[in-house]
Amino acid sequence: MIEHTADSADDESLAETFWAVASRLRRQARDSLAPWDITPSQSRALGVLARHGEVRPGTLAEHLRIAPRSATEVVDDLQSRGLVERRPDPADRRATLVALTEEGGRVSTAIRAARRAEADRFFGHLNDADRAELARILRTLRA
Amino acid sequence: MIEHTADSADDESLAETFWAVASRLRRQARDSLAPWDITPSQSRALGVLARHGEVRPGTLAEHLRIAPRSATEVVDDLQSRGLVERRPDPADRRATLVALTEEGGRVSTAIRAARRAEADRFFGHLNDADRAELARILRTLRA
DNA sequence: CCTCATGATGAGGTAACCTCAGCATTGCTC
DNA sequence: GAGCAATGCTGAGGTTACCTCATCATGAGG
Repeated sequence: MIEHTADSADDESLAETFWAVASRLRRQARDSLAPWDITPSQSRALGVLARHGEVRPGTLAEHLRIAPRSATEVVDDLQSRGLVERRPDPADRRATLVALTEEGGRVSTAIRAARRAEADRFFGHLNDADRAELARILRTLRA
Repeated sequence: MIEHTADSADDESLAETFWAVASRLRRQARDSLAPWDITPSQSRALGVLARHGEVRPGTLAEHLRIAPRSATEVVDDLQSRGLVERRPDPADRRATLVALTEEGGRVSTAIRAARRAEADRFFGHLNDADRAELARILRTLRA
């Protein structure tokens, strides 16, 4: 038998506000990816490859938090676009290594820059102090 | 040829932190819905019905920001669970009105309470000042 | 070597969306 | 008040991004 306090109501609308912002940010991210006709998931995969170099599909799956089988599909898509290539893992003949092609590297870099510009535009409406506050508070919530 | 400033890098990680928080919040929301075996979309539909009373599928679609045809499906699912019912719109014989059943009302209320508790738990880690700051900054970003 | 574990992938499934076509009804225009 | 475009819903079927399970090759330990 808990009475709902005003605080609770505030929290609820806080969550709503949060999701409204998230939705705006997601839309902007999608738009900024549009020029390359790349899905968010593919873009994240490119990011992992850019940061880690060649990895096995299974490892990629872990980073993307999807099932290994699903990573195969993401790699298929990227490969058919010529952005990644598969090569045999010299250390284990069961395994495959996925690596960015030259084109994939270029696209990945371009997307990274677009992302940054997008974030600049989005969070740029805040002054430095607010941006720092937001970062601090969000880091608290992430834990 | 633009040099990336430290500010830009901060913005990028700000977006990342934001998404990390979003993902935690989403997971928590999903878990808090689990006892009712209700999808997020269905839960939002119940919310609309609780707030607006009986509405047409098309109106429901607008509130949920999905295609009218997709609202039909959400209503189908909720109806098969006995949470909503369809009745003819007395004002227009083409139209249908969707309304919560008694059971649907109970579930909707329970979900609302669970949501609130979830938000309490989630944002409760912040002190009052930080919560107010976060709300203020997010409202800025929502515009 | 024999067995069990591991890596990738084929086959097939699901959830939540979508578009397009079709049907009944409405309401505007003349 | 007849014609006809617009509106409201839904059947049929497609898409996307995931999933599980089965299969096959290879690896590693007893």
